[in-house]
Amino acid sequence: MITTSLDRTIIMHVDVNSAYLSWSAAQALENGCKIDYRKIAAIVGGNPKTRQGIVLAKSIPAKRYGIKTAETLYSALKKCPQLKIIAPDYQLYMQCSAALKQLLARYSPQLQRFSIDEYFVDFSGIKDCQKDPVGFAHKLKDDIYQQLGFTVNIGISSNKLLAKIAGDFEKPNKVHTLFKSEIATKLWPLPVDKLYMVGRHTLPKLQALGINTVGDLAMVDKNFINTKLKKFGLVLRNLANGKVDNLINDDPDRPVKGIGNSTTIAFDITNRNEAMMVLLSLTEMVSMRLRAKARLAGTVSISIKSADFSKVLHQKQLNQPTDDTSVIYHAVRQLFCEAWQGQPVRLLGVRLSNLTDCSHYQLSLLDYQTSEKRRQLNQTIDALRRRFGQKSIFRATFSHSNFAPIKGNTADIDNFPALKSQL
DNA sequence: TCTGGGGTCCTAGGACCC
DNA sequence: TCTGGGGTCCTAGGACCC
Repeated sequence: MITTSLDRTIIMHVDVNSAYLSWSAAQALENGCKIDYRKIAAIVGGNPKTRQGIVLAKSIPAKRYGIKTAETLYSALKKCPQLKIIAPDYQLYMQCSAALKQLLARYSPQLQRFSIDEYFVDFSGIKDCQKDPVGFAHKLKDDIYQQLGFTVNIGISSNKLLAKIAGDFEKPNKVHTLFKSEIATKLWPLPVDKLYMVGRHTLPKLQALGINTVGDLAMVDKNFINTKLKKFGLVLRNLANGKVDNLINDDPDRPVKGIGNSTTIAFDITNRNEAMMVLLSLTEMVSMRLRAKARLAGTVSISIKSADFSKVLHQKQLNQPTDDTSVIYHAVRQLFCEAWQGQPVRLLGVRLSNLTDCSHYQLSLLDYQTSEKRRQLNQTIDALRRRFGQKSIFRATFSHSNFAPIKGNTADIDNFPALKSQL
């Protein structure tokens, strides 16, 4: 992000309020639904029958019942029996995210996607914004609502971290600032777990050290926190003082480090063949995503979550980076056989990392012909699936099974065009 | 806990090299 | 070998984010 020395740096963090719920609600209105799900006790959540039953997003009325993100639907329903439950629609969310990006890009080209529902935008070069950042943010916020039908919070500061914390203050549909000069009054009085990176494991550790507010953390002796929490302690202390760490990367175009998919299975898998079916369907998805990004994977890992929730990871380096489904699946099979002790399996995952660019593909002379044929086969399959849908072509082994031939979602909004119509 | 799924980064220990 | 130390790579696990 570039600014001239005359301007002050102005970063805004734009965060969609209860994103999944807002987006599903706006879509429902568009489709003629008479109820705005944002105005009743409603959540977006998975299906308990397939053991994916947790709260992904909640409306403000649902929040008043004490319903929290990531809690089970069972527990949410106990708090509010009339709760409206909406199934997630990831494709819609990708499209909404892309639509927001398009709108923001009209205001400033300097933007960075931080998650599906959050963007950082650098407005330092924009004169109107220099004069009155808060007024500018209000206009932007209202424009998003007018154009796209959902509300956002906007946090304003001179760096991303502070802008993000500001955006989190009071919701929904609000603009907040947190400039350096406001740290002592606005940030330090907050409970320490309001700070970015202080999660449920770190909170009790900090409390045990007598650190309860962000201010306590900001003032704590450097050496003391270093002894107790090592490097992470120093990072947190910096955050509490509003100093940017490399937690929020400065390069918006940074390539992804890994591509992975995992799935919780509707029942516990106890047999190797069934595990292999799931692993193959995940491998299909991750390899397709890898090829879509024109990358090769050097490392393959699998994860197994057992019925008792214990987790095992196992990984291996490939002899040669690849994007071939069959080569990846071969490694996945081997990893599973080495790692699985026969315990009932709840979740399986496949992940590719150590990614390199496709352009310096080292061709092996020995199996050039077979690998070239496989490359063409993979490309043909990808093209068919793009054109006719993911299930248009699949391996025969799935044809009489109850397992989906391809499993997992893509996390890549670039694969989804922004919605053409208004939401 | 009747506990998802996509990511990132850090740490610690072991292998191996000089 | 009852063996030192520094560097790098690999692996497993754990924390955090949304």
